[in-house]
Amino acid sequence: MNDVARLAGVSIKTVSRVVNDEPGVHEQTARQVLAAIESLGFRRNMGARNLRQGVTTATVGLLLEDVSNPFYSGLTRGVEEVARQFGRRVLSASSDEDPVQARELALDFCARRVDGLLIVPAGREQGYLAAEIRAGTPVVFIDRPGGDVTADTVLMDNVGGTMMAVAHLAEHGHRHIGFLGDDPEIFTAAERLRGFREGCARAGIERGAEFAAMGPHDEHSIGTALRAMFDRSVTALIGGNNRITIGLLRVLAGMPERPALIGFDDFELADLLDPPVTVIAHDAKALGHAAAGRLFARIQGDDSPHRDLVLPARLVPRGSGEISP
Amino acid sequence: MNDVARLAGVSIKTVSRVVNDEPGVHEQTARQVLAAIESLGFRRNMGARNLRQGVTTATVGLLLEDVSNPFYSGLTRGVEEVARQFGRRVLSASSDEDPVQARELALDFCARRVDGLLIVPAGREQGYLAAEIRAGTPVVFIDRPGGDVTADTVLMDNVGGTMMAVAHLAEHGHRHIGFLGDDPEIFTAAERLRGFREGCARAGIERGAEFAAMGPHDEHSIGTALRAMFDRSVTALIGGNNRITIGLLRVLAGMPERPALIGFDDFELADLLDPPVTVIAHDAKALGHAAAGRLFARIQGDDSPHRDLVLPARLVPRGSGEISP
DNA sequence: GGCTACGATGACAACGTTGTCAGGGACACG
DNA sequence: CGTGTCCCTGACAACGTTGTCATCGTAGCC
Repeated sequence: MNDVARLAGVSIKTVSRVVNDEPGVHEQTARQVLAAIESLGFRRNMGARNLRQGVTTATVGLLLEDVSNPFYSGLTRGVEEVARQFGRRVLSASSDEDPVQARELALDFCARRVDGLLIVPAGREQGYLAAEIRAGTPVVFIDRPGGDVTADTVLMDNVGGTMMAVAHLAEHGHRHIGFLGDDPEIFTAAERLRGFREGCARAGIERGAEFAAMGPHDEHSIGTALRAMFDRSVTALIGGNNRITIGLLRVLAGMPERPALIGFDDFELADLLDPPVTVIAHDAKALGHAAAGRLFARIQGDDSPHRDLVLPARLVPRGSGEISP
Repeated sequence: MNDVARLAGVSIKTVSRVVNDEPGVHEQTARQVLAAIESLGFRRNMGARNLRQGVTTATVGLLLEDVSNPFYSGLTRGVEEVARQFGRRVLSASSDEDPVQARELALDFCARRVDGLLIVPAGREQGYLAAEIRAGTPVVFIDRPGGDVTADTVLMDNVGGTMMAVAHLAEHGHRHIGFLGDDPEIFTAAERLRGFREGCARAGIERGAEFAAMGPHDEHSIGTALRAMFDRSVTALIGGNNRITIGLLRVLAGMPERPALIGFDDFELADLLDPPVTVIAHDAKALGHAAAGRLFARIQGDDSPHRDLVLPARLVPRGSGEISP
């Protein structure tokens, strides 16, 4: 800015005025300044500006499990869209479900003075965020609650969705149902398991006829779980998330059994498989929209009590869930 | 920092020393400072630090077309991994293939003083970047060259990949092949079209027996194109990218014809469809790794001449491409 | 002519941090 | 006791901006 001022023969403050479109600059002067800016390729240093103005970095932090998972990349897209409307950029990072990394990344975001934080919590304890929240950084938890920290939360109806899946299978005559879920340390996995049990209870399925194999899962563990389930005459399966459902499909392709199947999380091409895969769907992008909406409301000063939003899940029957035993 | 200093009864500089693990602070003093930091929840302001030190924001900008496209989210993941190794965060944004937005976002990244820029160019002209590059911001173009701006570029072998696809189909007896590509304004689409034509020429397919329908495409335009192609006895198709291939599959599901099919870009579940989809595969994450690797080399001072890297594509035969006419 | 009003511009401080350098106390040595 | 050395600490400036306030010149008015 100094250089620009010197070249244009004005003071640095006048350059600042031009850059900020402030009124009260002679048109001729402004032209000179603009010419100098152009020829020097000057670009205002946002860091310094933020420092001086003291408020916003026009950035929000998004911490999730893995960007390359379609569920999270859809979510990211949703967040990005809202952020752009509010003139913010999105700083994103993947925690890989590791609480230590998550903590480190979140604190790094805070040190960069993001305007707000969107977090898919990894692990049960988010205590380190309490100080940040007290300090005024708005936080919204996505997909899972913050555990020991209270803040706005946007969830999906994990329990209801899984219950729907069980009810649907029961309606089609299944009395022996298997559930393959993720590590129950993960909130959504635990909730879906709860929904599974509750659903079985409501459908009058005996305690001995519901089978749950919780993860983490790879194709090998899925294969093992499946064989055990088939041995106990399971005729229908529920995949606890998109990764597991796809793993299931891959393993099933190499086995003779053709059980009914419902997956939690919709995924691309589910409708083109044979049979098309019935899923419990929810909208990742909408989740991003909702969470970012909440965050920007907070950023703009909304200080109403914390709100928990639960987005509905819906059953999309496509064929695989309508197979009778 | 002031508050911490006051509470600990030391000067602000000593706090700075403690925060930066500088040597020469009495252990007792350091403990007091740490206690004060803890009790006040102090977190160093990175913006101010960067301003003072004048160098790095520990951030790189990643500008792509759409994060929610699996190709780009895989790429993002690759970039993120390398960035983390180098202690950087990733600021990402989607341009939606709109040159105006791309320009705006890229300049915004520059104003934030990112350490480097990874760009999937939208549109043919990247001239606005020239000034930034001169000013010392390293730029790496991904997936498409920068057009009027020269900088490191990491591409995939679009021409070679498409030629491979054509050759593969020709080997299986096809003499009438259709290519559904994206808008030829997009570099990759134009290159793949070129590969298609070149491949046909080499396979001895007559000029009148190759059909190209360039996009942008939706299911409707794909349907129209397909009917026209079938009318001219096309027996094999190439999908120009993951979106188009999936659109093709969806449209074909509602038609009686079962042509051979090869898709450019691998996609999840391609192996589980019926028939499994043969694709030209390349590794989006590897693309991200390579590009980020280049960028960090530049950031760390590598000033060798610009390099163009072309990552290989490979044909993954799965069934759909091995159907004979 | 002397006054105010106003438009254009600049000097200076401040944002939160760190690099430089100087100060002060303790200790050893001559 | 004076001097030099080492360790610890603090005062101050600077990074690139912008907000506040002062200054200057000119025009308009009585």
